[in-house]
Amino acid sequence: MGVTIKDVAKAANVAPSTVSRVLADSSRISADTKKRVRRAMKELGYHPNVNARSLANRSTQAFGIVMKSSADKALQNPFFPEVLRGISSIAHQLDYSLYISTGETEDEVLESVQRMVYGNRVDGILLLYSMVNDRVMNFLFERKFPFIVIGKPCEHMDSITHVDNDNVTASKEITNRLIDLGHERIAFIGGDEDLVVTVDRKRGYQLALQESGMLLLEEYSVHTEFLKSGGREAVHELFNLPDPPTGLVIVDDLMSIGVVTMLEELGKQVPRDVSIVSFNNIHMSEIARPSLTTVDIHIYELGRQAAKCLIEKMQDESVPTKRIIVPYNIKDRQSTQAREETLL
Amino acid sequence: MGVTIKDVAKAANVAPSTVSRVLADSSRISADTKKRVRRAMKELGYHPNVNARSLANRSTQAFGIVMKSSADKALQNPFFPEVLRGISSIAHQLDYSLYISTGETEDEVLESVQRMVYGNRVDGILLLYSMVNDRVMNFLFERKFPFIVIGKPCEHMDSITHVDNDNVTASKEITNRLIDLGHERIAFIGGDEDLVVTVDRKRGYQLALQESGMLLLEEYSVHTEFLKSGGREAVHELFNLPDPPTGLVIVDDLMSIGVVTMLEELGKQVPRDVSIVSFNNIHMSEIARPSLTTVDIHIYELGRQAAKCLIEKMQDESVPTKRIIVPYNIKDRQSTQAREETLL
DNA sequence: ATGAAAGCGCTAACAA
DNA sequence: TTGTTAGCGCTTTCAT
Repeated sequence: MGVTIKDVAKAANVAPSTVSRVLADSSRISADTKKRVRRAMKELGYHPNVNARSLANRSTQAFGIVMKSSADKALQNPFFPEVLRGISSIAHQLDYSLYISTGETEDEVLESVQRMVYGNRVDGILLLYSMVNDRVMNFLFERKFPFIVIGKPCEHMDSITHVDNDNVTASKEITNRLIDLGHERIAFIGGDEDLVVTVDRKRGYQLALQESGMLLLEEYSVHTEFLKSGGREAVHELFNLPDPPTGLVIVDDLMSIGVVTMLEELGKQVPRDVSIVSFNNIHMSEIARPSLTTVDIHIYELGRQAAKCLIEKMQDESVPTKRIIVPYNIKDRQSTQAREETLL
Repeated sequence: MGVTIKDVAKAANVAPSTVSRVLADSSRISADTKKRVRRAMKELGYHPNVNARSLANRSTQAFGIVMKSSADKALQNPFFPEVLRGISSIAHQLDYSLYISTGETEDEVLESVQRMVYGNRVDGILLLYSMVNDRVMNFLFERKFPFIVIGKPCEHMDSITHVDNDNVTASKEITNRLIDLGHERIAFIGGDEDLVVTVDRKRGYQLALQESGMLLLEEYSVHTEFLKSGGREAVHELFNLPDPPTGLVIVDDLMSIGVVTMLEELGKQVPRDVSIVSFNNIHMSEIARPSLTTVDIHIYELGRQAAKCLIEKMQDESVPTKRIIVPYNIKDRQSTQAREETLL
């Protein structure tokens, strides 16, 4: 079907190996021959066959992208497309291709990753999440397959290159926004407790409270995948406490938007009755009402950095383990207001 | 590095071709041999090399997924992850892998697609959008490369298999919701006019108005990629008209949420002052305030159907062109109310 | 600076 | 039912 290297060789009156060298832009081919060969390639409409090349090379120019199993609706979160944009900006520039994991359940995702690895489909893998005891990560780690984590690996942190934000500090800082505004009853709403990002953000929240001499109330920490049915009840419970919170630290903008709605059902307004801060600065958080005070974690940049690290690692296994912390910054918007005002 | 078919052959005391046949589960291998070979594969930890297989086979078990250039923020739209879920549910089940296009600009996306095609990386391609004069589509069409469109191709409709909703009818029906509620000044807010989906939905809107004997006002049709800066102005203009609309048909839930916010800036409430209907039924539309009356187009199903068609086509080029219409249904929620109430 | 030839791991005639 | 052999298209020594 296709034009092969041989056809080009014939047309340019050289050996196939020469054509191959021209392809690689080898320095030991005369400029003249290169020109001739290149012209032949153009004329015949030649395009190298990636599979053949991978086979001879044992290197695909591709890497795999693994997201959490799509069963949980986390995927609905714009985090994913945005990080993908970052990744592909680098991938495209360096002529790498992207493979993407499939699978609804954890098992299926693992299978899918194994196919990538064993089948030699990719030279490296990007993990778009980090959770405790993750089988995909363990698998990759044990096989010593090149991979990078976006987020903080909970094990072998020093031997797994990863790209992350300083979530603890960010969370502390944004919690302090609430404290500075005079809030004294501040609750935390997180998602899946197995996700390291949840753990870190909760930690920052706790640190902030402690440093201000505030108590950590057990019942002020709620974990719920709010997109599922349980979320609504959890929020209702929280606000049925004798001393309901006036400030909320929520791990994700999307969750915040949901919570705002739930609060309204309870007759509470944001920020009048409750102030909310959250994370990610998804586009929506600017558009929502009220617009959300949130931590911009620079998702796009997380993707770019991770892709860079991975490519580096794929090209040279011996590159040392890295830990890249992408800076965050806080967007002050309208979901927060001083507690004093509330009391007036 | 890896265990090859030869190693397995040696271990099982058969010829490599036998192993290959076992891999394909050929019917002309004795159950006994199969068992022996399979055991050897297990013991040695054998996994086939996909590249070698593709090369010998001229068939990768993969297909490419092309989205609009990520430059426009359309990607932030949950449509993408959701359709991807649908696609991968089928892909995984049938052991197909997914390749994903990269590129910020239209040029880059085309390049990326050409790499997929020419490089033999994929056996078929799924186009996740449809726009007029799309170079990617033209390229695929001219090369007679197997591909499926999600949406309605604007050219060669009868020779390109596609999966779509009946957007015209859906739009007509949802516009009628507004008309039935007594609204008489109904405007349309669409996105990129090059997208066929925008065109269809606008058409349905127009039909509904006409059939009710209402006038089509030029100034009642706004096209704006609201995520960009111009959106706000466009909406403001619309409501600064001498006779501002009381009903809005908006092509996308995400846009609706933005518009709700903008209206609020103008001192208008939804649905009290303005009723809104839109499309897609993204998860957010249930959570937003007000929750959105919208057309559920079954994004997940669009993905599944498209993936099925593509695989069918990849396996048998001669399968006839198809046109699959995924049914929609309308979710009545709180962004609409009767015009009469407004007048009280 | 270029060519010849072996081989990457697998499949698919063709034989047996 | 199984083995032999010749590629798939490219890269890469090793010669020249």
